[in-house]
This record gives sequence, C-alpha cells and structure tokens, in this order.
Amino acid sequence: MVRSERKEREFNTRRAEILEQAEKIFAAKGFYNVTMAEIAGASGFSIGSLYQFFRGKEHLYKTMICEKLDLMYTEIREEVNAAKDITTKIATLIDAHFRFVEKNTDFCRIFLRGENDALSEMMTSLRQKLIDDYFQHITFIENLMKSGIKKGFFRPLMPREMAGLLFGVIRSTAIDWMLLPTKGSLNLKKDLIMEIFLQGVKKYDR
Amino acid sequence: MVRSERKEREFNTRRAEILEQAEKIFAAKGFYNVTMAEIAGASGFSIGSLYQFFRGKEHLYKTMICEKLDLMYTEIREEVNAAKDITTKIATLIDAHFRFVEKNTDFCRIFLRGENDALSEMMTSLRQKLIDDYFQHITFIENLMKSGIKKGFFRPLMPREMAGLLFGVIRSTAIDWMLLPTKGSLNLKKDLIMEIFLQGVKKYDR
Amino acid sequence: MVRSERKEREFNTRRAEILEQAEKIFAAKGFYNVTMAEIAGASGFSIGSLYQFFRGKEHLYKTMICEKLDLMYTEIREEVNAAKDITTKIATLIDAHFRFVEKNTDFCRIFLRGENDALSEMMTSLRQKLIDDYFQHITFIENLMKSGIKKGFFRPLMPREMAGLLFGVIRSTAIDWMLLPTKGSLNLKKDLIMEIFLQGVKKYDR
Amino acid sequence: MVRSERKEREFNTRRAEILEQAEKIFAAKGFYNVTMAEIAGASGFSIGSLYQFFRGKEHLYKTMICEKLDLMYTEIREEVNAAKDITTKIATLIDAHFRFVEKNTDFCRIFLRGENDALSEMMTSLRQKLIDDYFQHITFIENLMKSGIKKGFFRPLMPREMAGLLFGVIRSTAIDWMLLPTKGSLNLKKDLIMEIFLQGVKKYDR
DNA sequence: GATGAATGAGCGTTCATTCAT
DNA sequence: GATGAATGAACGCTCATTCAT
Repeated sequence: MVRSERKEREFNTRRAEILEQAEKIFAAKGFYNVTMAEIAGASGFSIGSLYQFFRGKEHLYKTMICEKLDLMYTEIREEVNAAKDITTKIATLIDAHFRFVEKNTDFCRIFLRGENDALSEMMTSLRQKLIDDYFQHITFIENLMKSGIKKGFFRPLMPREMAGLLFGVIRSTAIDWMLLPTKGSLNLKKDLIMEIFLQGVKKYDR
Repeated sequence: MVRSERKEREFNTRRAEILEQAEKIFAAKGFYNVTMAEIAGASGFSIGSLYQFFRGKEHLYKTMICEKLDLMYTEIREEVNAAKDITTKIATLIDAHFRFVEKNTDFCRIFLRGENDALSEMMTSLRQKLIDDYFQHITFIENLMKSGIKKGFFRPLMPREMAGLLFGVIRSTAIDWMLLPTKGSLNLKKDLIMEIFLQGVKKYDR
Repeated sequence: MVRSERKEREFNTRRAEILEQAEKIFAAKGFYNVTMAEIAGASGFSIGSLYQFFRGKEHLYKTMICEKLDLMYTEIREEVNAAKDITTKIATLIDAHFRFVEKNTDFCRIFLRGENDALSEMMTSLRQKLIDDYFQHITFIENLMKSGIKKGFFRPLMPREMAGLLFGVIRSTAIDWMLLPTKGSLNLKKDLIMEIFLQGVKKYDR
Repeated sequence: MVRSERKEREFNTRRAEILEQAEKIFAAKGFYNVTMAEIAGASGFSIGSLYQFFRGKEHLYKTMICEKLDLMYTEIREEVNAAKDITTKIATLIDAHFRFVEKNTDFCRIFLRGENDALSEMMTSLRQKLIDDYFQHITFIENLMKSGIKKGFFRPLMPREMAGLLFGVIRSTAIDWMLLPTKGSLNLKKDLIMEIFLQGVKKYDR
C-alpha cells in the first residue's frame, strides 16, 4: 500500500535524524552525560517521540553504535573485495578504514571514550556485539593473510596473528590521529604502514 | 616530628587501601555505575572519610588512574633503560608492557571501557593527562628508534611513525588478549611481534 | 430520519462494546494501571475514537460504573417489587443481589478495589453518585421493613437501621465469596441469612 | 549501647511521624494521587530521607496499612478476650471496632477507596495480607460463636457463617457511618446490632 | 469522521556531597 | 577527627490528550 510506504519512509527519515543528532551528542559528552531531553531538543522532537522510535536511552545508544559500525565494516570489506591483487587489498583495507574515520571522527571518538558498561543487559549485549564484530573483521583479514601466504607472497607466519598486528597498527594509527590535532590527512600514514608491514612479511625481493 | 611522620604513614596506608578497592570496583562496573557508598563499604571506611582523602568521586577516580598509569610507564621505561642493546630494549618494552597488563588486567580493562568524559573540568584534565602520558611514552620509543637508526640497525624511516606503529601493535595485542579469554600468556606473542617489526625495519642481513 | 437512527444505533453499539471491554480491563488492573491505548486495543477502536464516545479516561470509567450499577439496582428492585409477600421480597432481595454478583464478578471486584478518588471533580461526582445510589437502595429496603412492621410481621424496631443491617449482611456475604475462591454458589448462603435475620441467634428466653 | 539506643529511638520516632502524615494524605487523596514530595513536605523531611525509612512509595504505603491494621485487630481481640461472658464479648467486639473506626476515621476511609492494586508484587502481597488478616479475624469470631453454641446460648447454626454475618454487620455499619455525615457516635448502633443479631426481626411464632 | 503520532508535564527514584554530632 | 543521616537537583520514562492528515 502506497500510504503505508510513505509512512514508513517518513518514520525512517525521522529515526535517522534522531540517530544522527544523538551520535554527535553522545560523541561529545558520553552516554551518561547526555539526557533524553538534550537529544530531543537537538533532533527537534519531543521527549515522548523519542520513545516511539527507541525503547529507551540505552536502546537508542546501542542502535546508533550498531548501525554505524555495521556500515563501517560493510564498506571496508566491500571495497577490499573489489580489489584485485593482495597488495591492493591491503592498501584498500587501510585506506577505507582511514576514510571512514576521517568522515566519522565524532562517532569514532566514542570508542576512545569506550563506555561499554557492564551493568545492564542491553549494554552487555552491545559489548558482546562489538567484540563479535571485531573478531569477525580480524577473521576477514586473516583470510587475506592466508591467501597471501598460499600465493607465496607472504612468509609462512601465523595468519591470525599477522591479521591482529595489521589491524592493530591501523587502529592505533587512527587513534593517534584522533588524539592529536594533526593537520595532515590520515592517509599520509598509509604508505609507511604498508612499507613496514610488507617488508616484514614479504618473503623475497628485498 | 616523629608523631606527624606516623600520621602521614597511616594516612598513606589508608589512602592506598581506598585506591586499591576503588580500582577493583571501577574496573568491574565503570565510573558511573559505582557509588561512593560502595567504595566506602569495600574499603572499610565511612563515606565521610573518603572525602578526607579525595575531593570527590572524580578526584578519587582520577587519582587512581593517574597513579597506576604512572607506575606502568615508570616500570616499563626503567626496565628498558636497564637493557643494553637495541634489540633487548625492544624485547623488554614489549615484555614489560605485557607483564603489567597480565598483573593488572582489571585496571587495564578500564581503558577498554574508556570513560574519559568530556563534561567536567576534572575529567577533561584526566583526559589530557592520558594523552600527554601517551605521547611522552611514544617519544620515549621514538628515541629508541632514532638510536637504532643512528647505529645503522634500522632502516632510515620516520622514527616517530615507527614508534607509533610498534606501540600500536603492543597495545592492540594486549587488547585482543583482554577481549578474548585466551588461555596462553600474552608473552607468547612477543616473538612474532618482534619478528614482524624487526624484519620490517632492519636494514641488512636478511 | 432513518439515516440518523441507524447512526445512533451504531453509535450505541460501539459505545457499549467499549464499555464492555473497559469493564474487564478496569476490573483486572484498576483505574490507574489501565491506559487508554489498552482499552482502544481491546475494544478494536483507535485511541482517538475513544474520545468521540467519552470525554476522557475518567468519564469513560465513571460512565461504565454508573450504567452497570444502575442496571444492578434496577434489576434487583424490579424483581423485589414483583414479589408478593414480605418474606418472598426479602428472599428476592438477597437472591437477585447474589445473582448479579455471580454474573458480574469482575465488575463487582472493582468495589473491592475501591478507587473512588478524591482529586478530580469527575471522580468526586462519581463518589457522590455511588453514595446516593447506596442510600437510595437502603431507603428502598427501609420501606420493606416499614411495611413488614406495619403488617405486624416484624418487631417494631428502627426500620432504617434494620435495612442497613440486612443490606450489610448481603454485601458482606458477597465480598467474602469474592475474596475466597469458594466453589459453591452464593445462593447457598441465602437461607442462613434469612434465618438469622428473621429469627436471631439466641436460643431461648424470648 | 546507649548511643545506638537513642539512635534507634529517634529513627522510630521519625519513621512514625512519616507514617502518620502519610496516613492522612493517602486517606485524603488515594495512593496514586499522592506524590513522595507531598509526603516529604508534610512530614518535614526531604524526599531523599523518605527512602532511608522505606524502600519506595509502595513500601511506605504497605507498611502504613499493615501496621495500623495489625494494631486494630490486636486491640479488638485483646479487649474481647478480657471480657467474661459471651454477651459481653460480642458487645466488646462491636464496641472496640467502632471505637477504632471513630478514632481512625481517616485511615479507615482508605478501605472505602480500596486501592489494593493488582499490578506490582508488593501490592499483591498487601492484598493477600488484608485477606489473610480478614479471615483470621473471622475465625476468631467463629470461635466465639462455637463457644456460644456449646454453652447452649446460641442456636446450633453454622458458626463460620454466623461469624461472617456478625462481622459483616459491624463492617457495614461502620461504612455507612463513614459515608454519611451522621452526627451521633457509632456506638449508638451497637445495641440494635446486638438486638437483631441475638433476637432476629420476626415478631411471633418462634 | 477516524486515526495514531506527537506532546510534555509530572512522577518515582538515585546519589554525590555536606555537616551536625 | 570520624561518621552516616540528610539533602534535593536531576534523570529516564509514562500516558492522557490533542490535532494534522
């Protein structure tokens, strides 16, 4: 039915608007220092309306984190999959990650703050989702490593650990960039990461 | 005066006892889910007494974080300084860091949780201290790199970025270990880190 | 006009449907624990529609109570009036009351719960109506008593107090039956009530 | 220890003061129309202090009801037990009940309002306690009846039903008195209740 | 007329901090 | 000094009612 389609589109638009504003505010002040009234005000809705879209403050927070994070992982992996050879795939892994961080600095800052609190059921489940997503991504990178080893491009090291190290370097570089008001683009660091990582794992030709 | 010395010793003992209990509780539940009454109960002091040692909840939290973190950085750097050659220094850097994480897992988990909240002055200053300490440590590692380059042991890459990458790998490895209930010691990963890092930065002899 | 008659019939049908569902829900959960959304859902109308039939939640509640209570009093008195002699009238008074309670247990439970709240104008007027109806009924019974005394069937006691006592016994018996999950019909207690009311409990010496 | 004794005495004094004020307010407006702020204001404590004495609004309400009701039942039964013969015992049962109602009219009005709501655990347990207390009291009266029958003072009717009827009359009389602004004391009705209960209303033919 | 999304006042409850004892 | 009872501002959430569609 056309009528309900429009309704649903509107619903999703409003929901996205709330999530967008909530992201900014949560990023700036942290979960516990943000009030529902604040989010309501910023997103142009009444307090009550927020509860038509989300079950409560925690649900709103969790939803915002999950959807954005899924987006990040999806984007990165699609770009990597589209790349041809192993070197390009790794370059893309770094590049896509850095581009997401640069475009979504506020969101990523939430993870500097952390706040995956232990108490409530919902927060516990968010924490677990973050961990699960993280290890899923590591496994994705591990498969890149395995493929590189198989093709004789990498030395036959432990692929899971290689993946952990590569992603660790990517993540840490992004964190440094967020911590320090560096002017330059994150991408400037891509070449050095590849240089060090590849020279370390590459078998011959040195 | 002898009298005041004993007083001061007692004061410090009590203060340390509070900090120790507070560390456990904050690590388990996060800053916002811990009450002063809880800390008072766990440490065997009255609520009022807590305010004789610390200006408030934030001050208690900040003090606990700062002192423990200073301890970590100090320990690591002292051990590294005691090492002779560059290779041993790097091995010690990794090793000492891992040992601290293993001995203070609860404390380190606080940083998985983050909670360096933006709002209050005190929290802002904590945040800044964490960043300052971090960059001070990076600078310490940068100097290791410079020295390695000077001695011709490392390729002439950008020493600050090298330091960032090495520390990023160390930190990320520790985070992974904390996230996943891995049985083995963290130290098992030291060799691979060195292998990959050194083969990447070392000049000749491969 | 035929058109408007059908409209009105429909209106009354819908109104009755709402009242019927509302009765069940109010009886089960009490005025303050029921939401308009709940009543709307149960009766198959939209929230907005409820306000076409009733001025608000209180009005809906009040209307439901009043109409049902009027029905009860009307039914009982019509049956009593149809009875010939004074003994049968009293038996009918008890019997008809008990039959109403058994057929409308949920509704009657509302009065165990009470909830004739003082605050709002509307609730005050409901409270007053309940009291008025109650005393009107007592007066009806009082007239039975007067007639019984006049005919020399009852001792010349104070008729109003006699009426109060008789109705008190009826009401209390119904309450007991509702409080305790007695299996037997309420009617089993009719004979004893009549026996004691008419003869008293003392053995000899009269 | 003397110190803690005084503390405890003070605690109980304050607690009683809160209960006393709460009783008045709850009686006047009903559970749902009373706010904690209101009770705090009336009893001269801060909102927070209320929570040192009671776990929450429901607990405060429940406690007030239970303690007062226990007092009533205890008082009545002690007086009845102190009476010698069966007639005096019944007179005392009525008298003591009426005196309690006259001294605690506000409290008793709560039961006109009812409000033993179904939803929360605590309210359910209150409801059950009220029912249990009620049946315990009926059983107490039943034993009076049994004793009267055994001694040949009462006709050999069903003692439980007799008890129910007697208490029903007492309760209903009290309710009438509360509903209508009667000037006279409740006690004026005691004699008629005894008269009718003992002798019945029928004139001759016994 | 019919709908149900939007509103926002109002509530119970928590807890860092103070201060009388 | 040591205590912990007292405080009250602040929060998340509910729901009767309205009104644009």
